Amino acid sequence: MDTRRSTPVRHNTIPPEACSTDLRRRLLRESPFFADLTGGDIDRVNARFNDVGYEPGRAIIREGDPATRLGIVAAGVVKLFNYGDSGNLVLIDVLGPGDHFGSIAGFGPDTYQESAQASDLVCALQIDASVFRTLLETIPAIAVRAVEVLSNRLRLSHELVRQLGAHNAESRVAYVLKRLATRFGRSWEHMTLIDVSLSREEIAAMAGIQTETCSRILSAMRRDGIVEAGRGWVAVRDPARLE
Amino acid sequence: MDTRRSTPVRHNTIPPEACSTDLRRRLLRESPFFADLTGGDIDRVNARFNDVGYEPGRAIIREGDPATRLGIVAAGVVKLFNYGDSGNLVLIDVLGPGDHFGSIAGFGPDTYQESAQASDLVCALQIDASVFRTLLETIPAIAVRAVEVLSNRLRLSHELVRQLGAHNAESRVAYVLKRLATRFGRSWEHMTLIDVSLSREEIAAMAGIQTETCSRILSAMRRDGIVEAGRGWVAVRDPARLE
DNA sequence: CGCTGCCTTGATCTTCTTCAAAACGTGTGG
DNA sequence: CCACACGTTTTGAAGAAGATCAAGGCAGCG
Repeated sequence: MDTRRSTPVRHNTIPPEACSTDLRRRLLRESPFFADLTGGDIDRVNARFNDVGYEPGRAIIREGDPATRLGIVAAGVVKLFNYGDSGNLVLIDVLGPGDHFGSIAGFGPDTYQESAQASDLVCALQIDASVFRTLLETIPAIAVRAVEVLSNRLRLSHELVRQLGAHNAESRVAYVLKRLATRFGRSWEHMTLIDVSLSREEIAAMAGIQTETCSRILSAMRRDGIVEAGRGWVAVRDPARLE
Repeated sequence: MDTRRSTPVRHNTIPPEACSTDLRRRLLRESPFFADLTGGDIDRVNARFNDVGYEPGRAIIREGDPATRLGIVAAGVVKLFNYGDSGNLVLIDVLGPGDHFGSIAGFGPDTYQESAQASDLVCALQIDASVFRTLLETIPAIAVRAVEVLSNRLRLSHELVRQLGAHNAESRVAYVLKRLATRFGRSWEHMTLIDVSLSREEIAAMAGIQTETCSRILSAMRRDGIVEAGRGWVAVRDPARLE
């Protein structure tokens, strides 16, 4: 019964071929930041962005680099992370299409506080932070949307803080899985497959625990029929029992 | 040498008598949200706010209540908290003048995710979330400022996540103290007194640890001359050695 | 002056980390 | 296509860190 899947079933999202041409326009219009804009404004904004493709594993921004750009994920998955005092990985967040990273508007510290790495093949739209700030100031609709995006992100972050405070490795892993399933879930064989390649180490780094502990917990959940998991992937079988 | 102060030296901030009249105008102008506004706009904004005073211990918003208002701390200290699965306290943040709480703009979930309680005598300016949203949309400068405020808060929240992930009770307490000292520090007897009344339980709840563990750690820090502490208060003597 | 609640300290126990080794998947090159 | 080698995952056992239980001390207050 415990047929551990031998192959991580998960489509390595491949943006057809980067995100060039006017596909960008559509992406921008769908991005939370610019959803309210009229056609003309979209064009104005579009002109200010450039798109960059990254192969899996490539660093997009690096902790400590001067914080000069704002990026928006157009396609693929980006991991936001850094390293704790003792060199241990901390995975702060996993980003999908529409999510932003980097410096919002030239506010705050002048260097990035975290690194961003492409997990998939990623296409990211990027803009100079000061240029974005000018856009904010000249097109009010963008600023209003930015407020919405940020307050949502802040709420999620508070939720994460709350959960990390409720110490207990198992419930933290459960929370991480629930969150990932909501954000990146794809229906697959009567389960919700988390459609992102995540190692045990990375899941552990999101829950603030150790790799081995994470592995043990996932094994137990698999035994109990709550999840299905293999090398680099997890699927949620019984969301209700994730507490 | 270990003369543990018998009286928590800390001035219980008392707003002269609430925050009425046009003192409000000044407060609004100093608040991060409205710093850029012209006189006329300040008046427009001012008219939409009302001020409410709270005695120490009073609940300002309660987790689960319909999220209809945005509040800004004008004077005093507000604690943002809720309770984990097992009924344990989680102190998400401590707010001072200029900080906001509640619903930013009618976005997000329709109930508050956390409770807010007055620690001091508090004066809070409050506005209906939908009214605030209208202000955002009609006065672009507010939206731009809101973006700045939110991105700062988000950055701080990410920093907290990072710190909670870097597991080790002592360094987490150190981080909490450093953060509080920066935000609420007042120079006192060659030390930095954290000018907020915080019990051991509350400090523990910010670091995600247990009350007793927190007490032990603070005792050790006191032994090492890093901090001075008493009932309900902590002062940092040697910030450098807080790692 | 004694009550109440916060803080401290000790002892024990649970949980998670750490160290170690084996099993398994995956991609590689023959 | 198969076998090998590498990195990930799993599992075990020992150890440490922190939680929990319990009791005593101290401050503030009626």
